[in-house]
Amino acid sequence: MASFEIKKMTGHLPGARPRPRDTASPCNACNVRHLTLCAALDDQEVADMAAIVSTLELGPGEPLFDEGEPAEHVFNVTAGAIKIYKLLPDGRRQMTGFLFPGDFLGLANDQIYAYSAEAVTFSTLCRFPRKKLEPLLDRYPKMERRLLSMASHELAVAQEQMLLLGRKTAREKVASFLLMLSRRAEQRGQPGNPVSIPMSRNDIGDYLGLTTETVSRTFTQLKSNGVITLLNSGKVDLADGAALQEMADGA
Amino acid sequence: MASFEIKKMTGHLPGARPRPRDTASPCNACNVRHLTLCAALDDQEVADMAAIVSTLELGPGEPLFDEGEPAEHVFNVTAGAIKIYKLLPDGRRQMTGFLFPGDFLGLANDQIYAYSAEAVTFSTLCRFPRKKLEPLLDRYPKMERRLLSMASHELAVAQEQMLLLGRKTAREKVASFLLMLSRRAEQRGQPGNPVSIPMSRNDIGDYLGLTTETVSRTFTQLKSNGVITLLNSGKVDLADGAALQEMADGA
DNA sequence: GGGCGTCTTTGACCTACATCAACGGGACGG
DNA sequence: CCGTCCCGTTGATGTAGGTCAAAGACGCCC
Repeated sequence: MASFEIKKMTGHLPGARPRPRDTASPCNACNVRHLTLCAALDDQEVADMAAIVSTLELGPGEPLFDEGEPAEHVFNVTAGAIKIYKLLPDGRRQMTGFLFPGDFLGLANDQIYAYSAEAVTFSTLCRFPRKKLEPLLDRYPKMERRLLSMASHELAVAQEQMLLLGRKTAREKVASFLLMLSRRAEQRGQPGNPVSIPMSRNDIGDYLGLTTETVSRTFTQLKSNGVITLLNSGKVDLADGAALQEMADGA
Repeated sequence: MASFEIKKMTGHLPGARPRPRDTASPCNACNVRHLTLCAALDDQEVADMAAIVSTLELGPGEPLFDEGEPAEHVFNVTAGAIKIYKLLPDGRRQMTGFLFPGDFLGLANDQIYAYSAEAVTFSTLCRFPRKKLEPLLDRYPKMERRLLSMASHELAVAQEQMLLLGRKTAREKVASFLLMLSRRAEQRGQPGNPVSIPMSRNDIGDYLGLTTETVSRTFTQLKSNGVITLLNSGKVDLADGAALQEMADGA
């Protein structure tokens, strides 16, 4: 069975730094708004959101919140990459998701975060106090509808991940992972190939239900099959996307 | 790797049988309303729901819908047990959930069911045409709020299941499964101990990411440790709940 | 530029669970 | 009452991926 020592973080900063809300509305400059909770809001609604938002920066490895904390805020990622995960008492860890600009986190139906969240790379987020957001949801059903749509999308993604975790082989898992990163990069307007892999092998393993070593071996296996090429600075070229897709689907 | 042949169903009936909506409102007699989407609706709202609902019966093994079908309806389980699952092309199967009275299914943000659903035991459901339900959600934000709350609860459950699938041992998985069934039985007012296990070992395996044989062996192991007792007609006595809980938590 | 800490890769070995196979028992139909 | 069909259980064996160990590789700081 796996043992997952939680290592000391590199670049761990003392705490999250809220930035003063100096500009009239940071939301007007938000370049991922079309992906977020704030998609399709009119000027008045954006202004209401701007009035309760604050922005946040996190360095690599810096925690955003921990499982079990009172869930006082919800967040939108605006830059960087965030990992969310659950732990077992002995330290085994399961990543339940990687979040990128436009993604939303902090939904918690019982006022307690159900998972921990931590920055992978330098990241920025906007933060909404739950207490102040809820009245806005009441006022603007459009936003609540949007939230429901995002939640049900998350649910579909989670079910796909269960299929991966329960029934796919290491090769199929890694292929699925690479394609997922590629697609999501494209969704936010970045190149899908070569794809940038900001997280460590260990993080990937904890996302796929594998060990660091198996992830590494699988990468080298895909590389020697000519399906991918490992580039510098954590980029991977998906040389044979069709083959990857077949692998990922378990065909 | 696992291979999961999909066996011919026993008791497979030709198709779902909609029952005529003869009574003025089946909802008034609904004994699981407090658990469902329809919780906390007033008389007018319940009447509106009753106007668009039809009820449905399914025999064991009978399908409700398949992954990929247009998602024209949403459902509430009112009796029995439903399994939902996803398949890989070669037949490997991952159950993504078991649904009991009060549970909701059919949310699909892109108009296509993301999973298949099939009865485990004889079951009854109420069915709402999505097209007719959506206007009601607009009219009654309370219902939409309820739906969001149910979805975010589902999401938390899904994340817990990812932890199980990715990081727990067979023993831990089976212990978690037994406790889950027990808790859910209690939630709908049934005895949590002994707990009734309506689904086959094979179904359990596909839920936990294990094979039939491993599930069976793990049951007998727990039995010989005195932690559980297998009773007749698919009931299991949780003799040492505390030990089970420790196992499930991975302590 | 050199030392250090971290991450990745690779190798040798091990084990939890899968696979393959056989048997037993309850439900059901004739 | 007896076959047949599932389903569950148990046993023997195989293997994918985990564990343990060590050697590069890549910053990063002084």
